[in-house]
Amino acid sequence: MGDQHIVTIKDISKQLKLSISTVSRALRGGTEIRKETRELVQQLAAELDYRPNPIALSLKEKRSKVIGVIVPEIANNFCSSTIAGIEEVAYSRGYYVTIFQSHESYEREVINTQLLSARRVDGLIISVSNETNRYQHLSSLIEKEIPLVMFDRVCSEIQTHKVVVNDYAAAFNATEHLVEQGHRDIAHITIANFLSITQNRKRGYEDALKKHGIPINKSRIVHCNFNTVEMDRSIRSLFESKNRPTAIIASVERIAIRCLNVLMELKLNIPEDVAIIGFSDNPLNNILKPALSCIRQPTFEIGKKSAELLLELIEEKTTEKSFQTVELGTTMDLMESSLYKKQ
Amino acid sequence: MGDQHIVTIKDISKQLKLSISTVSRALRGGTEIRKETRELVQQLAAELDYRPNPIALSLKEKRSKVIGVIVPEIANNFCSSTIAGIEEVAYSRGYYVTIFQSHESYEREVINTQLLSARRVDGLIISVSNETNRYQHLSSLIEKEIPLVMFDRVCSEIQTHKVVVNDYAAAFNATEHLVEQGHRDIAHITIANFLSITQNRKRGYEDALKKHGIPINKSRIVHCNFNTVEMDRSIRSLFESKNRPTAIIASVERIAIRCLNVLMELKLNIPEDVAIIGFSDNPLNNILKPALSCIRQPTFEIGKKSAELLLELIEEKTTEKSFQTVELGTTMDLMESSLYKKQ
DNA sequence: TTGTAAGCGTTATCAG
DNA sequence: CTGATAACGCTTACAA
Repeated sequence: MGDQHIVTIKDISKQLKLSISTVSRALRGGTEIRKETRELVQQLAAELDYRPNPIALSLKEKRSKVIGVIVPEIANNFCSSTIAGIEEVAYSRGYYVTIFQSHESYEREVINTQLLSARRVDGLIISVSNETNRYQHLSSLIEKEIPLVMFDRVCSEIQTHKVVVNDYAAAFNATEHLVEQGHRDIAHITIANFLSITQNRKRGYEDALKKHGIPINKSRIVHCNFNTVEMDRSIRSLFESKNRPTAIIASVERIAIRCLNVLMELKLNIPEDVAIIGFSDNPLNNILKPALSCIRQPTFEIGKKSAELLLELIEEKTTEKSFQTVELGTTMDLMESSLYKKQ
Repeated sequence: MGDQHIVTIKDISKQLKLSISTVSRALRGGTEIRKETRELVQQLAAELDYRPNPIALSLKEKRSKVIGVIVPEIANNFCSSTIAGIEEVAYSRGYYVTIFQSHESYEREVINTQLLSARRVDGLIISVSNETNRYQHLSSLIEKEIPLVMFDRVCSEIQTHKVVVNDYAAAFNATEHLVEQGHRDIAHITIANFLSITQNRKRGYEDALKKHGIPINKSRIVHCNFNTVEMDRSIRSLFESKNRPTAIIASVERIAIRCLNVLMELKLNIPEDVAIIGFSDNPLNNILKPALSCIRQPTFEIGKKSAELLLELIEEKTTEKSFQTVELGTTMDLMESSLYKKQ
């Protein structure tokens, strides 16, 4: 009752006047122990609520049962949902998850990888900061034989498992869907062009138009920055004239919401005048009205898949390494009311 | 170069033909070592990129430098922002954060606490599941001398530091603000009455009205469930008649957003016809228009404060325990356009 | 079937 | 100033 002291194998061995190793075997070992002894030990262990000290085990077995996760920001729907997926898999396999944030700083990311390897994590799952363009901190982990899985923000410089979203297909499908609804003049409002997600989504948009023989109108592709006021201005200028698009593919959540608002200010009806499909990580956007059709990133799945691949690397030391890049598909939450059929 | 092997003190001692203990002292110890020896050791250590093995340290010092966090769901703005705050403080003080989710299950929460104590975490920060109404799993941690801090969802049964939000004051201030804008008929739309946040917020709302001599009209206090359709119906019935409130205090984010939408459907202008202030954890709600004035939970601060209190418990074994309950204030993101002044 | 001893990496105590 | 040695909790040859 209220032991103050955490029970160890030693305590058990003393009480039972057995050697430490016998107790250990009784608890863990296979056959080489008398049944009665085993039962005796196990009973007392249960009584005393004995739990093996994982730290001692780690020291001995040179593994920690901890996997590290480095993300830019935890407080971000995409990241936190991904972590939920990681946690799910890790938990079910007896691993623990330790979180680090890079705060979009390369430097901090490097420090984090060092801390992690010092901590002897069994593996690392990372989505790199947007500053990161060198990867020596990651290759040095691999040299130390710490397995690595990259997700979302990946790079070609590192050979390892990668989990990404098929942004191209997402934009392609969304665009095609609008085309099938009868839309011919679809705008694509997006962010800085140098980002790979921007490029992939744009290609998807363009290829869908091409497939359906719709010419690409460069003036319908708008790149904005993240400042709300300027974003609004860009969107507004596209929709002020009579000759305006009838639909939008919004490349990021914030743009999608600004579109909703600007269009309402312009007294345009959604979706009768303009239909919108936007990439969005925010579950709440489903309950917006005028309705926003959302392209959902499979965040939870990304986490799960990343964790599964990592545990494979950690536990199956067997196969010669053949790394894969898994592309996960998005889903569309189509709000009927946001996708008015043209004609 | 690509060492394959993680350097230990032993490696250094061999290379330098010194004893292990000398090396240890050189690295850590104070004066009792020759300057040259120390420098020699430290130089080689740096060269080899030696990092003390934290697992060995933990085993020796019976502490892990890990703090556990149990939350209902990571993928939830409130929780993830809080964790960000915890991580911030922990990181700066050399601690690591390991995350567990209870998924709102009492059983899983209990298992998590057991795992944590088996893991020898140095402390725990927890927001209990909504199923939890017994607290033996927490008191048993305290018995094992694992310090504990509770946040947001706390209980009176456990004696420890607690960090909560002053929901009462938040609702009071928001309501008073509306009154000062000239509103006399303010609705309070909220959720199930048995929840403590519901009660606190309602009291705040009511007391603000009382203070200003406005009678409380029970029919203006609406409890809804979480089903969107029913929520809409409740809201709608409140605003359909001519004799409708001129303002709303929305007790949770989802309600606030549904209010926006229902009011728009009813062709009511926001804020000219109805002003809205809603509790909201979602930063994106700031960019909604019609504008939503938001009551922001100090999530990041909650995390930071919790971590600070926990580290105090962990590190300052000095003072006789005197536990405090810290009440943090909310902030209001007042959107001018959502708070039309009456008359 | 059981016990002894070494080892995982580190620090602390105690001799030299 | 430096080097053995024990100890942290546990597993696992190897001996008995």
